[in-house]
Amino acid sequence: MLHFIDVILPIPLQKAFTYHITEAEAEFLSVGMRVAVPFGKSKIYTALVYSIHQNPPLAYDAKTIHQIIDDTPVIVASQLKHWEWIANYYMCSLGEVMRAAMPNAFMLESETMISKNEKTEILDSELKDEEYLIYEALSRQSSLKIQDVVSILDKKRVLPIINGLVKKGVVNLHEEIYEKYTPKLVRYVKLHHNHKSSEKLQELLEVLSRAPKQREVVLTLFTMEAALKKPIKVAELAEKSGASTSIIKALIDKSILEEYHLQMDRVQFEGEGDASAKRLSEVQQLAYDEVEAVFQEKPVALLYGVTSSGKTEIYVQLIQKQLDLGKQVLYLLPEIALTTQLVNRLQIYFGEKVAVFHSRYSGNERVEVWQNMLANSEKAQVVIGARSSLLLPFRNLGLIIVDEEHEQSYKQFDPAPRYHARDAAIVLANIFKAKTLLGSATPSLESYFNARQGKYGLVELKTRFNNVLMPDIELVDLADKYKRKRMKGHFSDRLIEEMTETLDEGFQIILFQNRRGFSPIIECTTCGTSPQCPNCDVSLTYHQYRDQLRCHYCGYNSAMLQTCQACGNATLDTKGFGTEQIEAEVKTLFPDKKVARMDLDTTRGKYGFEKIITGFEQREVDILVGTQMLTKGLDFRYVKLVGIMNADNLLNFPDFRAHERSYQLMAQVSGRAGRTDLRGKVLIQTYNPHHNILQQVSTNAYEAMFTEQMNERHNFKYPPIYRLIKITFKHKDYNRVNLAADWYATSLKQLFKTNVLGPEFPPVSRIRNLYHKNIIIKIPPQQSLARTKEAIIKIDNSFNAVKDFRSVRVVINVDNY
DNA sequence: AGCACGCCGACT
DNA sequence: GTCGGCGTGCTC
Ligand SMILES: [Zn+2]
Ligand SMILES: [Zn+2]
Repeated sequence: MLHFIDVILPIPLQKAFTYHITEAEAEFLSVGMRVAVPFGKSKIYTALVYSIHQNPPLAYDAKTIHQIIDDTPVIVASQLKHWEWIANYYMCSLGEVMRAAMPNAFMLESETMISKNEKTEILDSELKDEEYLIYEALSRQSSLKIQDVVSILDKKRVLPIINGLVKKGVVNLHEEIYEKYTPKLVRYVKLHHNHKSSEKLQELLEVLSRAPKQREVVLTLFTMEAALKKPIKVAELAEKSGASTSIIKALIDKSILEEYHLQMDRVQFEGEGDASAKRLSEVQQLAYDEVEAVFQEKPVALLYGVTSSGKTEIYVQLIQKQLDLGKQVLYLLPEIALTTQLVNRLQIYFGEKVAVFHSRYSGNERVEVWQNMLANSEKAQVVIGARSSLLLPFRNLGLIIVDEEHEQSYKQFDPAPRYHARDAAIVLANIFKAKTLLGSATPSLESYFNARQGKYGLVELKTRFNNVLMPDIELVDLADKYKRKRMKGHFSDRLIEEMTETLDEGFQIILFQNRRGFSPIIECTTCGTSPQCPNCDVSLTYHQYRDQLRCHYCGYNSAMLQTCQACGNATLDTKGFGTEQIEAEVKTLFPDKKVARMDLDTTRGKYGFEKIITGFEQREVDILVGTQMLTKGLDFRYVKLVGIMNADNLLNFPDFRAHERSYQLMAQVSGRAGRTDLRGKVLIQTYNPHHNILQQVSTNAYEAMFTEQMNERHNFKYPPIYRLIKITFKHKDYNRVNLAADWYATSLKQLFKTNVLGPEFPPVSRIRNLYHKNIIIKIPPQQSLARTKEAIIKIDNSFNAVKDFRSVRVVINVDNY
């Protein structure tokens, strides 16, 4: 009997790949283990066993696997089921989901290594110059990578030369697989066993009386050992005793101290966790009870709680309840909201049980979380994570909390899988028969709609915690202010008045400037041209901090130009105003106040964002100027004033969700203002003070906004009434994109008629030298989504059968909002 | 997606 | 001639 396995490879191909295995291997292997398999000409990839069977492939001979990597599976069945749902629903390959899910360190890849063939005797004269260079390099170094040869020879096509050497028997090639995950060893110290008894210790201290620093270290270690009764890290000792590591090293060298290593989890938290979580207020308790009641009947609850209503405390109680039941909880947050402050806060409650998972984590840290989860370790009972933590190996999930449920960053755009974490979370919870709690101060229309339809339970929390007052929101008519010359730069007199007052009272200010459309571009005042990106169809934006012009789409940058490239005049001027300009204006208006800016430029570093937030919380900054990132801060208790510099760009953004988003954004930003004894103030500058959304924001009329927007969605066939699938075509040849997109659209229209929109060029029609064109498919409520996708796949297959179209990249994005 | 292979323009 | 760019096709 022949044995085979089908494996998942981390590539965007729908096909299953079948490999031959021996009977013994078949016995040993189980689904979810990793195997190293040869793939393509020579490469070895890590694959995941998907199924084990005895059906030989008919059209080809299956290769044999290279080796088995695990002795137990690294994924679990429920997880695979969830991955399959994602691959199926979002129309991508299982391999792509796997690639997004697995830590890189799990996915070993081979590298071709060149080594000397010791068996053959080589005469230098037999070798050509380049061959000799390689040969000579190998006498200094036991093996070379292909890339090494490229740099040694300083040319790109090295394969023919290497192959020549292999033929001559000078070198051998082999594939090297390396384990990327190396357990980290931590240095510990203890008193050398010679000095363990107290008499010996006394002696030792006498001896060291003339080396006070060293004596201090020994004493500190002694007290630490006595007090903590656990291994002492070198780092801890150094810190406690105030001694440098060189002093400790000296002691180790003298055999007074003994050093040893223990393998440690990189990810670990101190502290026990405080079982007695804070008591809920009456209102919170009520909401908590309601959530529990909803969960009796429905799998999903939407907790609609205004900003600062204390949702987190309710979450904590819900998490505690699951832990008491012995179940895991996943707490999902937008990446940017996953700050150390929040993690610390949860650790206070749940201590070691908290595991954190996000993209800023290194590969090794991810592996540790993964392995803890596989083992269903105590350390992974509460998982706090961003989008990708949904793909982890949960064992016994009881509850998923999706905080800030309305956040668009829950939707992944590039690369595939283009999944929406909120929706995928609900599916994951269902697999475990667990519950999902969606939380937001400004629910997305689709979630609120689902709640209204009775699909989700709705729990409302309408008062702010400790009765913090809702801020007073004032709309400032920019047209009027300009007309009456009441503007200083981009600041209206009202804004300046309020700012002055707030600063005089010693409170803080947040100024919000939407990034979209406000990046400053350069324009020639003589001829009107503005420098364009050579690779994309956009104007370059000016970045003051490096005096550079940059492209937001491809990262192209050049030094700031002094003269216009078109007419040669030195009449280049910046147009539009970004956060940098606002910051500069604030500095002129309030020269003695401290201003900070938070945008993509200033939050670049690993903890850039947190640094700014912390600085602001500690009141080192009076005025913070920023983009939408600002909606994610935690507790800004000294903020009294929030200014929205220009609401119109938000509202006019060409997207069917622009109005909903504007409402959410402004409501969230406004939520930063005010505290217990102080009513916050929000000023919104706009040319359209009568715009419905602005009226709704200023009166907190979420319901009215919902009703009105839902009407629009009905009328214009948009989600949540209709569903959307966007198909994007990319190619560097303009005509080919047109032809391909037209062909595709024609095929689609035969089936879906007028529910196919486009093809149309997006606002930025060329990115990284590729032309883009979009088709939108609107799917009516009664039309089967699965059937629609099947039809698309069919069309896609025939599309790919056309030779001229094959080179056109097709990106299918399900629920592209 | 990678990655080979092969065709063709462009330099030493 | 040789080098490297890019288009095409395949991966069990
Ligand atoms: Zn000009
Ligand atoms: Zn660009």
